[in-house]
Amino acid sequence: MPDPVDQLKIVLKQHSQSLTAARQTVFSALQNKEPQTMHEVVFACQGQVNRASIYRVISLFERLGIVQRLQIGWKYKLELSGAFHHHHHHMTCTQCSVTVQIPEDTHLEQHLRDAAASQSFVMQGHQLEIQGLCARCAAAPSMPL
Amino acid sequence: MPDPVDQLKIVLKQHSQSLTAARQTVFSALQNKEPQTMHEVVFACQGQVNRASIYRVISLFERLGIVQRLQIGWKYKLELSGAFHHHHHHMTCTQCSVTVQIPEDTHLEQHLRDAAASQSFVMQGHQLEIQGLCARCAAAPSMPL
DNA sequence: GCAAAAATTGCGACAAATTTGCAATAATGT
DNA sequence: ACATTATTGCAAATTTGTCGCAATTTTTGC
Repeated sequence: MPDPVDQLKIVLKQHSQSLTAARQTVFSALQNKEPQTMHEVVFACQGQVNRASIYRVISLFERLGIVQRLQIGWKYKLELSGAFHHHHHHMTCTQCSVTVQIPEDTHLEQHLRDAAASQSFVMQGHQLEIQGLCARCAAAPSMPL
Repeated sequence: MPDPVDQLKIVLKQHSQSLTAARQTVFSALQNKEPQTMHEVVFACQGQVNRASIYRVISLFERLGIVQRLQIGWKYKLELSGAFHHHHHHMTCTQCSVTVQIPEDTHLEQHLRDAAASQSFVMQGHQLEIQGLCARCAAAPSMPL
């Protein structure tokens, strides 16, 4: 059972990048958590990593496929990508912003991979969000705001 | 053949909202166009609607399911959602950022609607982005950064 | 190990994007 | 048309994201 930090180190090494303290801190902040806003990540790294550096680290991680940026509701959020964290899809209520996970679906995955291949793309990852109304809001008579 | 603006009016009325000049202008700016950045929408409404109001209108439209926010590559873009504009999905190359459309797929649509229903959600829209490598970049020897 | 070279980080200043308070306008119901 | 309520414009405040550069840390070649 591989230590995630070792995995991170390997991926970085593959791209001639080193595992620095800042990178490890940001990585830890993202580990085993629900997707977080940039603000939350900054907060989690408070006092340990400077804001500008966090942006730089996240940007690097994105280019290396270590983190993914997800549009969830109104703001984007960040999460570790497939190799580090089993990612799932989300459904967001357009009214109250409540978010639930969509059950995993291997058919869908294969389906998307085929669609990508039909355009000569090699799929690395994907992002799916369903927008709609949760049961509560669908039942509510009108819109409060 | 319904006038899209009439449709807009109906949706607004359903939520006890009125069709104001600002809302119609923003709606028109989004009609029959590729997804646009907020900046592009602001530009299109220049002199007609104040920037702060555009944000407020877009926010309302999102809550009403009239527009959707799409993450395309690094930035988000806005487009009218399903009822107003037949939307398609995108695939973005993580290396060179080239974007292509994914062929429409009715199966997928129904599939997602079912998934939403399984969590007692009423689907209003969805967003799918596939990240990967285009043929050109997949063939390229290494990553510059 | 150690010193030089290269890459990364912190910091403060910027620039861009988004939100908010409030007075002025426009829309709605009677 | 009038009073009431919602929407808009404007300017200021906040929040987000970037940049240049000096200080540190990491890597490389002895």
